[in-house]
Amino acid sequence: MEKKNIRIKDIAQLAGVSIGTVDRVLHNRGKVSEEALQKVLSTLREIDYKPNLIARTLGTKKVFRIAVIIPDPAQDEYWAQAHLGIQHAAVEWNQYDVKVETYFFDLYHHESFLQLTQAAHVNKPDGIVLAPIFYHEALHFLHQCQASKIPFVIFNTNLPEIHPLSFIGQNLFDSGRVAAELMSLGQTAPGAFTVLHVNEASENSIHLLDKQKGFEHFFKVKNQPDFKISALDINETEENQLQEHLQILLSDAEIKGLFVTTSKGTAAIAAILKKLNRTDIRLIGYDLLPENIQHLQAGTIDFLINQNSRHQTFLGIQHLANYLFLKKEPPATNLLPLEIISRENLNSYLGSALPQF
Amino acid sequence: MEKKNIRIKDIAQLAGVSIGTVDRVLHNRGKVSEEALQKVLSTLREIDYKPNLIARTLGTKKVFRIAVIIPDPAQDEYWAQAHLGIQHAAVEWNQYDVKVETYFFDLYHHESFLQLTQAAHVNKPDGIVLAPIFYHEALHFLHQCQASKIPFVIFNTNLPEIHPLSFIGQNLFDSGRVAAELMSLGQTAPGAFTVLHVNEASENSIHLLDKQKGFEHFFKVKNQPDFKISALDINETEENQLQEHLQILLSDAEIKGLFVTTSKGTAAIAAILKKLNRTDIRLIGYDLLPENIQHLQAGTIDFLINQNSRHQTFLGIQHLANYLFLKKEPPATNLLPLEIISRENLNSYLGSALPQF
DNA sequence: GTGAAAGCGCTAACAT
DNA sequence: ATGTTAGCGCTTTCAC
Repeated sequence: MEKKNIRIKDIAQLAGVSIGTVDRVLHNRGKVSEEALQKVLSTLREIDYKPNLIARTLGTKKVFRIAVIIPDPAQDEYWAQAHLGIQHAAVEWNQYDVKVETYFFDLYHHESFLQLTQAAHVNKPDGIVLAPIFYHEALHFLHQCQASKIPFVIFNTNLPEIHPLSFIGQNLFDSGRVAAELMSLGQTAPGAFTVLHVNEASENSIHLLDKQKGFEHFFKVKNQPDFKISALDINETEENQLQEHLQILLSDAEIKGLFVTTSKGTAAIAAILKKLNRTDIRLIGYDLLPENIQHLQAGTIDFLINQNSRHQTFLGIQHLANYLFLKKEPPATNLLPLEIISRENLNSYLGSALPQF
Repeated sequence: MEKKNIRIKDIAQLAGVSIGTVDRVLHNRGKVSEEALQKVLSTLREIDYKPNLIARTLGTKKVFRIAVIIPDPAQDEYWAQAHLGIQHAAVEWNQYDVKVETYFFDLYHHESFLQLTQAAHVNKPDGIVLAPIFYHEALHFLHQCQASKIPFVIFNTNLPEIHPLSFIGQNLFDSGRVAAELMSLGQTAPGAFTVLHVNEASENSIHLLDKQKGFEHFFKVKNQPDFKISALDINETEENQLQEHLQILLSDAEIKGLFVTTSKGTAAIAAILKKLNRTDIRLIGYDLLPENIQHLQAGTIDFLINQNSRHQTFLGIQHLANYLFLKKEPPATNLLPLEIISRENLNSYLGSALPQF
C-alpha cells in the first residue's frame, strides 16, 4: 500500500487548473474566478489533502513573530518556569522561521503591564501569548488585538468573556477538589482544615476562590460533618508576621491540615511549619518550585498539585505556531491534567519536566 | 540580527569546490581526493555549519520503514492503548515518508513472538520498536538486530543488558513505592497490606517483582512495624476461583489494603471487591482501563498509577523516527512520570490522554 | 574524482 | 484571473 501523498500538483490536475490557482484558493488570497474556485473546492472535498509542512517552510520566506507577554521570571520562580517553556518552544520553532519575542512585565505593577502590552502591540506581531494577570488591562489589550486581527492565546488564568484562540490551564475548581481528596484521605478522627490564600492581590484571588470552592465542595458532597472547613487570607510579606498569623491559626488543636492556594504561598507556609516542627499538619500546595521540592522531600509538604507553568507556555506557543503555520485550529480550551506530586513520585516528574515528543 | 544561515553552497564557494564534493565529505561517501577533502574540512572547521534539516528531508527520497512488534491489542486493553499510541504516531509521520508496520503476537505464546520477530527481521525494516515480553526470545532477536545494524527501541519493560537506542517506561521499583505511600497515607491503626500478582506468567513477573520490592522497601525505610506486608500470586482465570482465593485472604481481619501489580489484575480484583461490598479495603492498581476507570469513579479503586502505554509507544516511534530522519539521538532511557490518578483528578487526565504538542 | 543539474513540494513573483 | 517559473537547501544522478 504505497499510497503517494497528494500534492498541490495533483489537485491542480484533478481540478483542471494550474497549481498557482490551487495555491490561491488554499490560502484564499482571492484573484480566483468563481468557477475555478468551485472546481478546486470540490476536488479538495473529495480527497484528503495534507500540505507538506516541510516543503512549505522551505518555500516560504515569511517569518512569523510571536510576542509572549509574561511576568518577569526574576520575580517569581513560577514564572521562571513559564519562561523555560517559552525558551523550549522558541528553539523548537526557530528553524521553522517562527521567532519568539518575550516581554516581561512587573508582577506587582499594572502600569508596567499596560506599558508592555502597548509596546508589544505597536510591534505588530503575528500572534500573541499572554498571561492575563491584570484583568482590566488585559481585557483592554485583547480587545485591541481583536481589532487589529492579531490572534492570541492566553494561559494560566482564563478570561472566558473574551474568546481567545485557545486557553491553556487547569480547572481550578477541580484542583481544589483534588486537594480536598488528598487532605481527607485516611483522616478518621474529626478535625479542621483551612484554605490559605497568602499574599495575593485581589485580581488573582478571584481565581484562587475557585480552588477554595472546589475544596469546600468536596466535603459538602462527601457529607462529612466531622470536618470543619475554613478559609483565611493572610497578607504579610514579612516572615515573622506571617508566622504570627499562622501560629494563631495552629493554636486551634483541631487543625489537621492546610491547603495553600499558590506556589509561593506554599513555600512560605512550609518554611514556617518546618521551623515550628509541626509535622503533624498535612500540607497541600502548588507547584514544583525548588523550595517546595525540598519541603516535599523532607516531609513538610505532603502533596503538591503541579500547575506546570512550563508546559502551559510551551503549549501556548505550540498552538499559536501551528495555527499560524499550518492553520491548525487549537482546542478552544486546553485543560492540563491535575498532576499529584508526592514524595515518592517526585523524582519521576523531575526527570521529565517537559513532555518529550 | 538576521544572520543568514550557512549553506552547503557557501562552503563550496569558500573551499573552492563544488557542492557535490562538499556533500560527499559531509556524508563521507568517499570518492573525494585528499586535496579536496582537506580544503573542505578546513573551511568546515572555521565556520559553524548547521545543515538545514527541512531541506534535507525534502531532498531525500528515502522512505523509512519502522516495524512495531507488540501483543495483540484484541487480547488486552492495555495493549489496545499501546496500539493507539502507535496509530497516532503513524499518521503523524505518514506524510514524511516514515511508514509504520505493526506485528501483533500472541501474548500467551512465545512461539508466536518468535515467529513474528523473525518475520519482521526478514522484512529488513530501518528501525524496530519492541515490547520485549518474552525475555529469552527478545534477547535473541535483539542480538540479531544488532548484527544486522537495525536500530531498535524497547518499551514497557527494560532489558538493561542489551543496549537499545532508547528504553521508554517507568521505574517499577519507584512505582511500588508510590503505591505504598498512597496505601499508608493516613493509616493509623495497625494492619496488613498484600501485594497481589494476578495471572502473570513468570517471564513478566520478574518485572512485577520490582514493584513489590519497591512497595516493601517503602515500609522498611519508614520503619512502621505496625504494618504487615505480604505478597501473593494468584493464577486463576476463572472469576469464581479468583474470588475464593481473595475471600480467604480477606478473611484476615487485619487486611487493610491491596496493591495489584497489573492493569488487568486490578480490574479483576476490583470487580470482586465490589461484589463483596468491601469498600473498607484500600485498593491500588494500574492503568486507565475502562473497567478501572469505572471502579475508580465508584470508589472501589482508590488510586491508579498510570503506566500510559499509549504514550510509551508514541514516544518510541517518535524517538526512532527522529533518529532515522534527523539523526537526533534519543535519551538512552526515557522514564515516564508515575502519574497518580484518583477519583478527583481522573477527568483531567481523560481529557488529555495524549500530550498535545 | 568532480561538477552540473534535476528534482523534492511549496511559495511568490512574474508574465499573460 | 490564470498559468508559468524561479527559487528555498539539500540529495542524488549523470556526464565528463
